[in-house]
Amino acid sequence: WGDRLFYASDYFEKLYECAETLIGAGKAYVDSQSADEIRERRGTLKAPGIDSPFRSRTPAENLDLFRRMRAGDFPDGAHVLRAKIDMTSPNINMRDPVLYRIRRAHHHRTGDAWCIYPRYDYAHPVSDALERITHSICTLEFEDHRPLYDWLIQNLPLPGTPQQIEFARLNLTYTVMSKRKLLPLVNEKHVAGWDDPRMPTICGLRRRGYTPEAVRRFAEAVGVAKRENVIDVGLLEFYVREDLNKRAPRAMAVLRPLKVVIENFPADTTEQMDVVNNPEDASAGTRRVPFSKVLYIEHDDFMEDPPKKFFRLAPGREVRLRNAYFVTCKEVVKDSAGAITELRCTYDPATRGGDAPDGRKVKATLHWVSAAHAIGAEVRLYDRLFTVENPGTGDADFLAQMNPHALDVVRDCKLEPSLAGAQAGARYQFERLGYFSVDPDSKPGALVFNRTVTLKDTWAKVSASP
RNA sequence: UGGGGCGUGGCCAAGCGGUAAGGCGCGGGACUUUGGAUCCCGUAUCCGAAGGUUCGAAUCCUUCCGCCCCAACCA
Repeated sequence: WGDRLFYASDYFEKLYECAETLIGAGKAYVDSQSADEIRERRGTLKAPGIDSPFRSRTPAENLDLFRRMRAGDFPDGAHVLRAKIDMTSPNINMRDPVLYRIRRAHHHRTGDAWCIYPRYDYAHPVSDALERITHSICTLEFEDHRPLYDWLIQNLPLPGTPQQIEFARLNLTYTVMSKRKLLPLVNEKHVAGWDDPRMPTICGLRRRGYTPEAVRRFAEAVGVAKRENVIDVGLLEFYVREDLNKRAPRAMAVLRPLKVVIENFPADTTEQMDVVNNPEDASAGTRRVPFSKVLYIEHDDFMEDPPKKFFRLAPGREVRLRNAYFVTCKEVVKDSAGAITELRCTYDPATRGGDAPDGRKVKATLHWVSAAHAIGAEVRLYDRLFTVENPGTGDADFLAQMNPHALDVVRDCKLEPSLAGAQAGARYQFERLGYFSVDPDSKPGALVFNRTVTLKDTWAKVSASP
């Protein structure tokens, strides 16, 4: 906070001094047992621990040993500094917890200045006190550590008396939030970095276009409590949409182009249509969009034989081209294979801007792009990475953990690796990288599935041919 | 089964002795130049369960049930 970053390593010297203070007061001692021996004598969840044979060393002896630990007189693991509390405590964290260990590791900020390093449980309360923190917020799994936190605060001459307060961490459905688990993705180059748009990190969200305001609103809505929770990722998406809807400028785009020729529109003319940039925000202004005889509309916006609830373009039907004119489909042109290649339509000049003077209505409004003015672009669609852990033993359990939402979002997507051979406990990564093109001259994309991939389709397919 | 926590609608979450806020989701309707958005209306006779105290309990007491965390020289 403030104007700088804070590091526990800023307090290494102070932390060391406090350790000597504890030793002097007979509240810490150097233990020379091996890690295995320490573990064995710590006892179990139900059985109390046993005192270390080195527990009764004198303060003078401990001080000498500890100073030599710092001086580098001993190899890694030879000794450890422990708080002298109570080996029979029902709280295992109070059974003489280790405070310092010898470890010749290069530190990213202090280099090789130290060969002994404090443990989290020791550095935490002391650092908080030194920074005059009043309330130290952490997650639920540290509740058991609070007695140790308080013990250190009480037994050390520190400038503050911070208080640790725990609350539940934020979990999102179908999303791995643990940085420890995300780390391999970065290290093994499965993603470009922590800020890869597919990462559930703040910097990753930022690259996906999530705004700070949206994330904050989401956090406020979620609240702070001690109850374990799994927030529906849909809630996050709601706040992102809510925010973006107010500020995002609109644009028309066509992913899978279908050529439309306006028969009664002059071939040598281009009209400039005035278009509002954001209907939710008048201050966003307007822009000019070229309209001409040959256009492209979304392939899915036309159906030769439309079902009952399909209101978009169909033979003989009139529809509105957004911000332009009403058009009516007069003819469907197909290639030798029977695939629709072009639509011949007529427009009503009186409906310029999108309203009919005679008051007639249309049931649909379509996006469109002037073929001669279309800008080619490659759109890379990302979706969050997610893994399935402990799928359980049955299909239902496995499916329940999947993100049907995520799979529904992207159509015509490449899904890999396949679910074949999915096993309990294993982790699977689904990459949905669809490459779509709005360039009329290129193919509509390198797509594996030319249809909506649904969860059930996928699973059924895998089950049928593992 | 030692210790520490938590149990309010599908997901979150207020409430902490006076008779169940709110958001997401979902259902229905209105409106609409994105089948978007927006706007209305609806969605827990009940607060893990069972007893008890009380005029009155989700809120207090008792017992029980369920879930999470802890035995790194990790954080």
